[in-house]
Amino acid sequence: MSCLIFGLYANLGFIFGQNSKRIYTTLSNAYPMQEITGLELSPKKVEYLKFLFKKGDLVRTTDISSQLGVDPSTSTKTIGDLAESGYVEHIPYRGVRLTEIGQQYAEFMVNRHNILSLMLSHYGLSSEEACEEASRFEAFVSKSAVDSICKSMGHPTMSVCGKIKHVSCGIP
Amino acid sequence: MSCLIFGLYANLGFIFGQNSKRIYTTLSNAYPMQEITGLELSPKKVEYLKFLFKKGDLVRTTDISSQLGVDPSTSTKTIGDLAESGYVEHIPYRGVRLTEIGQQYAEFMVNRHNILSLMLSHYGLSSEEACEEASRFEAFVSKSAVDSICKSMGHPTMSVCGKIKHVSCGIP
DNA sequence: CAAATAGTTTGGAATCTATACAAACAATGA
DNA sequence: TCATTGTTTGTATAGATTCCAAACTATTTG
Repeated sequence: MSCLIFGLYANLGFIFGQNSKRIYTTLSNAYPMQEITGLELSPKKVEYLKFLFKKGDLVRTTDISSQLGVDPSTSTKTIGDLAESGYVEHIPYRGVRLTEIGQQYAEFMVNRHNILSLMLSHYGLSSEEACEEASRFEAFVSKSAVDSICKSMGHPTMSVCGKIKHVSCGIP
Repeated sequence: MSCLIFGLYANLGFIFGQNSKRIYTTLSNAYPMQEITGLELSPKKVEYLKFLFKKGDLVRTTDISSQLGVDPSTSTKTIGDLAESGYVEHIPYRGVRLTEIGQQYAEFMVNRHNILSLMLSHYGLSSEEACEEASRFEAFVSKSAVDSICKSMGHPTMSVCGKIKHVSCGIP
């Protein structure tokens, strides 16, 4: 049921600001993914996280800015926000990488995108349309809804725009 | 194909601001609904339009503010925006009503909501969950996607949160 | 009919998000 | 080491949404 990634979630109460209420003090306990609504980040920030996830390891702010079509100063600022929220670590003049939490969160972002795209493709949208459409609204679709959809589709492992992982289900 | 309401669309190029390119000069010609992307309004403004549509005729700004949980001054301001964009007519100290275009647009907003809710309910979400979820992201789902989904579902006339109309299909 | 009351709008201000430009700064390679 | 390239900081703008307090209008009541 609570299926997509996020087997563990920790130590980030303070990070999600107004969106979360509790503070967790350990990093290794398995918390139910209820702790994440999936609505913590703005569409733009979701884009950043998905890009970082796909790019992997240390990513230059300039790569981000050119990819997302914004000024380098803009990406630096936004990365600053994400760092403040604990999703990324920023080494000035060197690059950005996802924190452990950021990695998990980003994986959910990517899975959500893929699941929603796959869903839309079942309604006659082309892969490109489905992907584009999902990108527009995915930031506003809750984790719980995504879980329902995923389950209902039989936990697919492939979407029109990439693989889907089901970490806590044991399905790669 | 191009199915939900909006058999005609007119005279509002200037109104949709940066989102539309052309200006139409007649009000009674039938334009394909391509003219509307469905992405013209923010989620909040979509809420306003849906509420006005359901309430019908002249609605007091205070009704809106209490319904949407904002200060009366806020609803007055937002209604001002919608009036400027041509969706509503505001008679100060009296009330607000949808313009002809606003009426058509609002009907699309309601249909979109209902179609998306129905879709979600097919994935195991309860009526309430589906409705709530749809409300969160519907403003970012394009008319063309909604049309595909609607068609793919066989142009249903009933959703989990209300009737669905298919004006240009001749289905009530 | 005029005044009190209830309802509505305006003006001002704050916040949040996203953005770019220019200037300062850091890293790297010649 | 210094010039070039890449990155960050500081400043500023814009749009969306919000509320508060003050001004205003309409309606009810005496």
